[in-house]
Amino acid sequence: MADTLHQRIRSDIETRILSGTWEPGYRIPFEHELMEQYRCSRMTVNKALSSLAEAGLIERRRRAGSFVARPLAQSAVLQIPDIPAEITARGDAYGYELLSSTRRKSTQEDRDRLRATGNGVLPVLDLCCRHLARGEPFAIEERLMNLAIVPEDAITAFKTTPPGTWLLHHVPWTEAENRIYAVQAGPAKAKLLGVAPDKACLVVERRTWRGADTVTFVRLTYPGDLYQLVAQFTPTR
Amino acid sequence: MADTLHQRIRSDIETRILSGTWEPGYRIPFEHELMEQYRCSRMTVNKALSSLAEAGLIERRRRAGSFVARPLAQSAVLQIPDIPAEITARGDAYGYELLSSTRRKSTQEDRDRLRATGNGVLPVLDLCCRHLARGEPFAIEERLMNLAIVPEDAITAFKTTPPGTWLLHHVPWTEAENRIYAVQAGPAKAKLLGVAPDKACLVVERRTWRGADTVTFVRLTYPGDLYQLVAQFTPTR
DNA sequence: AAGTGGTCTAGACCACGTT
DNA sequence: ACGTGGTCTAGACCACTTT
Repeated sequence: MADTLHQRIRSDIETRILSGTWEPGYRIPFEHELMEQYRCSRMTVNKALSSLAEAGLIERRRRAGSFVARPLAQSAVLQIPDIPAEITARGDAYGYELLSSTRRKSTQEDRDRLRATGNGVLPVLDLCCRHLARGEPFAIEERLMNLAIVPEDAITAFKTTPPGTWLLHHVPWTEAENRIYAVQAGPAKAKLLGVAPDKACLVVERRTWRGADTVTFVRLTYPGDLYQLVAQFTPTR
Repeated sequence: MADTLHQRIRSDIETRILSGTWEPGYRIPFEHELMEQYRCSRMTVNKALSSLAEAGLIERRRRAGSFVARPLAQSAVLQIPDIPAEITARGDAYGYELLSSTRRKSTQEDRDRLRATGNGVLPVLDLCCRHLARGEPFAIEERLMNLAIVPEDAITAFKTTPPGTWLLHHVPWTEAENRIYAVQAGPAKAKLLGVAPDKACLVVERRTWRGADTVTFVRLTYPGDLYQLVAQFTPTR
């Protein structure tokens, strides 16, 4: 999996974190323990751990040790928006309505949407909800979740907590893809959003992965004048 | 500027690259030269250079040395789209039309748009152009460029080369902000794009900086069904 | 063939936070 | 006070690439 020692140490630890074997908060072995385990010098262990810390997978505290990082809502927000946080941040009251929720074995269409690679029939949760700001419709959320990753007892939480928020705080992810385009609302969404059917809407479709597994697919539809997507970035990295 | 030695070495080099003192392709001093210069061990120099290489600012080649990386159009494309490249990549003929081009001293409104921090009256170029795919309108581009950064003799190039493409290949940038929303086309843009006035359009507004100076502001308007913005990303970083 | 960067060692001292 | 991680040293061997 890696041709140098510090890469192997790094990937060994990374695997255990991403698989969930070592959960957020877990104290990973001290540098001197890893030195013994891999029979190498401290610099080599240190290089592996520093790299994991730079990537945000672990947190290092002097005298205390190194710990698997908790998925930081704050940092994730930079790229995966947390709708309730955004609305309350600008001083508006936030509201949430679960419109429908269905648990089923995935159809082929579901697996296509999730870009699921394996050919197993995984259980999925298909739900639809509405976000409100100041009591007015703000966005429609259509979501498909992989129940092989999301624990089933989370489902009850979605009656009162938006699934996106729950996921951000509970499920670490390694990769995501946003697909953004504009459409006219159309009759169904127009009714749910309280706008004219020819209203221009911004649509954000997002897939999120943890390692090789898709965690969720979500389509968010916003009335065009209520929401702007802002991304600040730097070259390369 | 930094409290550890390897951070200071890194930031010294980074400064020279971003200021343009060391241009793309410049061979930076060998590790053993930096060892002498900073009177430190090779590990320390190596840590600084490895970090710069990871960040994509330099390229390291055995036996040859370390070089300031060229602004890779390919990597920039991931986040700042190059419209001609995208259109030809999907096999369509690309067309470009310059609709208007005005050189002037910046008004207050121009400086607001550019988010210009200094209070000097900088010269700007205000232009509008149209991108075509298969001979059909694909996007309208409205752009404001800072002529304190963009050399004036580039202006003639814009008669035949889209300004975005020219900028990507000639002006390195350090930061950018995308602002994305949806609007109905409206009468003027509808005519230029050849769509109905109530057509949903995707708008991408982008500001680009080099250090403290804004390089350009651009607003791109796409018919909603012709274009999707796709962004792949990972957490933290 | 020579010289570069990549990796690794076996030590060291220090800052800092937990105890 | 103690033990952790942060940093640094002065070596070493190797792979690779250019000459």
